[in-house]
Amino acid sequence: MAAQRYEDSYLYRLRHSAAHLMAQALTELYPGIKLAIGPPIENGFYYDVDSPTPIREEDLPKIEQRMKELAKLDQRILCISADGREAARRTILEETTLGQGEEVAEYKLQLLEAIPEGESITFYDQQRTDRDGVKHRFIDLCRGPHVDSTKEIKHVRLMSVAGAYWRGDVKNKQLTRIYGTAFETKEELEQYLHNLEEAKKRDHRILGKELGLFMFSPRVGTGLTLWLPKGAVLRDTLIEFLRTEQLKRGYLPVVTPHLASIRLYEKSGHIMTYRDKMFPFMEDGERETYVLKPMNCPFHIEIYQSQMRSYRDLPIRYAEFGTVYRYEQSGEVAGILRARGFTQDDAHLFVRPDQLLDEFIGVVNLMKVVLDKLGLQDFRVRLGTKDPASTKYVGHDDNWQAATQAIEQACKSLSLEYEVSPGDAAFYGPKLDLMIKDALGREWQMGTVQVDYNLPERFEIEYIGEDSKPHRPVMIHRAPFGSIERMIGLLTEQYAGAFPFWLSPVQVAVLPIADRHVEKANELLATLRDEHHVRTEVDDRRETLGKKIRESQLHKVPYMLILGDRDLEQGTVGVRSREKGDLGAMKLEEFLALALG
RNA sequence: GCCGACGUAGCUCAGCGGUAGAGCAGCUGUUUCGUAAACAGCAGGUCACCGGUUCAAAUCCGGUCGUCGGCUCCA
Repeated sequence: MAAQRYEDSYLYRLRHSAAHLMAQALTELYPGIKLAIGPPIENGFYYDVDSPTPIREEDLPKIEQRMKELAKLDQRILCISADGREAARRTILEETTLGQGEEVAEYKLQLLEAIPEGESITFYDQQRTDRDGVKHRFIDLCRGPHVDSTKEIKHVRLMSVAGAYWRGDVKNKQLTRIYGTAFETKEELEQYLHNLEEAKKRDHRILGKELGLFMFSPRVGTGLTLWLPKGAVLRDTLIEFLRTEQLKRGYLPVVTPHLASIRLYEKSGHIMTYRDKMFPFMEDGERETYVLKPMNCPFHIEIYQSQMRSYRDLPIRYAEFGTVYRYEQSGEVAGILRARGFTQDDAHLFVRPDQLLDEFIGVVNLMKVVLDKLGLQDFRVRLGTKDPASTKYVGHDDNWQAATQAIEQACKSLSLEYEVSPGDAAFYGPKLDLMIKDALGREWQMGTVQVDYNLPERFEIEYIGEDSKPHRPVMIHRAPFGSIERMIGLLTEQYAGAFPFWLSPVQVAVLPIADRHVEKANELLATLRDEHHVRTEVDDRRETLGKKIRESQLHKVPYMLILGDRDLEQGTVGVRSREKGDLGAMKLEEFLALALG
């Protein structure tokens, strides 16, 4: 039996009704408030309003209180069909806005206009006169459905306020969005709030600090990461893994500078399309303007173009762990998940049109290997296609079609499930993205594969075909991680800092019990490090064993090797696993077999 | 960038008009210890920064910077 869709569930209706209830409370508390929209969302609901007086977070308990009072009145929620557009308009002016005038009905009237001709128009009506004889009434233009009575809404919590643009367009007025959540039972609400607290502990920014992975400094700048020793090891480990996989697949390493003349990006077209995302330009007297690179592609094209290419040379796959700089808006920066400087595990494949499908399949295969190795299972694949209504795209329609078909075919042959998302293509071509959620449930774009007919055109790159005539190659842009930073952020949250053995910055902590065991501990470290390439640390502080264990445990070190008199006598080590605790004394060889497999 | 919240010792936080406090970390000494925090003492802060109100500001108000939750945007 298929699970019920959230959209069809009672909880969804409950939250929708909670949004209406909040709107009712707001109209009573803030006369003149203009209502916009208030839908249920994944973890709750919101309502967008335009309030004459600012609504702040400290006002939320007061609003929540009013909601509870209104809920208890047992207002029946009824669906009313409007008898035509004009009648609907009158209902909005007279009922929804309580006759406060057309001005207050502004957004609702716009919503009414947006309802297609011929579609039924419905309102939801809730009203009741309380014990003091005060009449409460709220009627909202709404498709529904709702629960039957406001008294069903018992366990609500208003969470936060935020700004949100009317109809999601920056050019429009910014409204106040109030977020809330509602559950059927008190226990579920409490559980949800508790889970939120727990999720915060998995936040990569907190763990990054606790585990000594990375830091930021206001003196360095917003969104510019300082990698600490342990984080740098993690980075290097990830890079080394992918570098090896890429070498197996015929990728060629290249290295390009962080800066380039602005002329490179004029040629690529990025100055036109990407300028507001670039750091301020650098003027070199009157001779040259330099820019910090926001992407690696044009550099790789320059390398491709440095010599004549034959059809026999293709495909050419240039790979680079390239650090790019993008001037993200201050409010968008989010630890290492969204930084202003980040390193892409980038590569550009120059392929003949007849090679496109195979090469695309090769890339998706590599991505599967990467996901598998990293233990990431909870992801969504998104095929970003052209939005037919938009004009931001470049290139011929037949190229777009060919590219989109190649991606779809590749997915089919790999039996990869994906969702088509119109409008999520790059401006130069369709793309396949890997979407993964963070601890707080926000979805991030990770790995990506993109087909590009545009840059080859702009740079007029060619190869000589079998027919001795020049032909235009197709480019594939791809990054299996997306960026090292984002991937480490996500992995940190997925594993709650307890990385698998191969990724752990410190794999083994050697814990001598007393001073007289330190010498042996250092010998053990040398053996593990030099002969077995295990990242090892010795905790030689004069602290109790209990304390050393506690700290290694908090630092999520996979294995602790304890050395005391007994071990020195018997030639063993006391093994403790991060997950399983004390495993007892064993020979070093036994431990190595256990840890290294 | 916009809306809202928050910035107190290295870290986590208390104090919220009468002039700065705890735990952990650090330092010194004692303890040499077998599976998640030994004990004692010491030291550590122009309460993010700038300005205002007040007899008096960490506390109230304004601005700047930074961080966080959203919006828009994105790897």
